[in-house]
Amino acid sequence: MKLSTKGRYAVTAMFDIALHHHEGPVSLSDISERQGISLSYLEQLFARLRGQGLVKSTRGPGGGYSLAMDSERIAIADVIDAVDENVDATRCGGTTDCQNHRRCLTHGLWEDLSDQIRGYLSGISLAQAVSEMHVRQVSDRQDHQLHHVETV
Amino acid sequence: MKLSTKGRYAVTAMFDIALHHHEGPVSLSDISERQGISLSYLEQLFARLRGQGLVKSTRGPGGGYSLAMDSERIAIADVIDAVDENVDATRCGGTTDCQNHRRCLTHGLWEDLSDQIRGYLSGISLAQAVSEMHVRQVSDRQDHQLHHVETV
DNA sequence: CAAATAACCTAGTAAACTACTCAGGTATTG
DNA sequence: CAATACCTGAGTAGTTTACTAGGTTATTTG
Repeated sequence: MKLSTKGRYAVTAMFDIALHHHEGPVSLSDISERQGISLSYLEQLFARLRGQGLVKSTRGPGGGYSLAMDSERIAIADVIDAVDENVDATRCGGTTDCQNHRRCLTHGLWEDLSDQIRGYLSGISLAQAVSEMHVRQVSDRQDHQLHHVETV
Repeated sequence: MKLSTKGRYAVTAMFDIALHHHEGPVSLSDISERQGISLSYLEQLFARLRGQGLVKSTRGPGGGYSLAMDSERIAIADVIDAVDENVDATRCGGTTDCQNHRRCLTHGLWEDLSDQIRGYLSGISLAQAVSEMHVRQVSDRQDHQLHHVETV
């Protein structure tokens, strides 16, 4: 599991689709405008997201991308894994005979770490993340209103 | 929090020191040979680790690096943070007015995520990781012996 | 004291990755 | 048929990664 900005772009885009899902397919140009990500970069990311079966596409006018399954069934980990090719952080190519004819030092440690983080991100669905954001937005708005009242 | 191979190199090196701590300071050339990491790259990494006060150096023959504090008090997160400059994954420079005059979509989500992972890695000390590895090695050896008996 | 050791420092570099532009396709709708 | 929007590939500036090369400085040992 690799954590970088690239994965964040993908999550942001999937987030955007989840938010506008009810209006039908979401075009990449809409996402590009709303999220400030270049269209071509989005196209690259969505080629992978589609390849992993996370989104499905509809061509032609009014077309765009929609979630391939319910947003409850898409985990943040799936999205990140789809766009970030795994870096082989172990550098052993899957073998256990990687360093001086023995398991390299951090092989197990790093695997455990990766597993743990993937586990955490697998437990969070797009749906959960979206609803969490709504809660945050409401409390932000309330904070803002409160502040407004105080200053008046 | 960024997760990449660079942080893994740093953790591996710190691991090596923790394992050879009792023999006095550990030289970078020893780590280089044992872990298969280039000497100069280690020098770059240790400049940062020293700057963060995680290791202390002794010059001259028989010198090297030793842990600046007890291995129980050094968290994996500290090591990774020392070498991986934070990527500002939010791309907002700390402001909350990052995208179209509102908090960008995944700002909060990504912060939560980062916090959670940092929290996990802060809870694992070098000492814990080392002892975990020892357990793993013993069970590996037992597996190997068992296999040997079976095949004989 | 001299030589060996090892930290410390600076510069450069091939390869990979990031985020992007450009320039075309192809499928679908009105 | 024309507009839309997916799809594909090439190219690219900037950054990061992991490394090589070539020093200097501090310390120990013969």
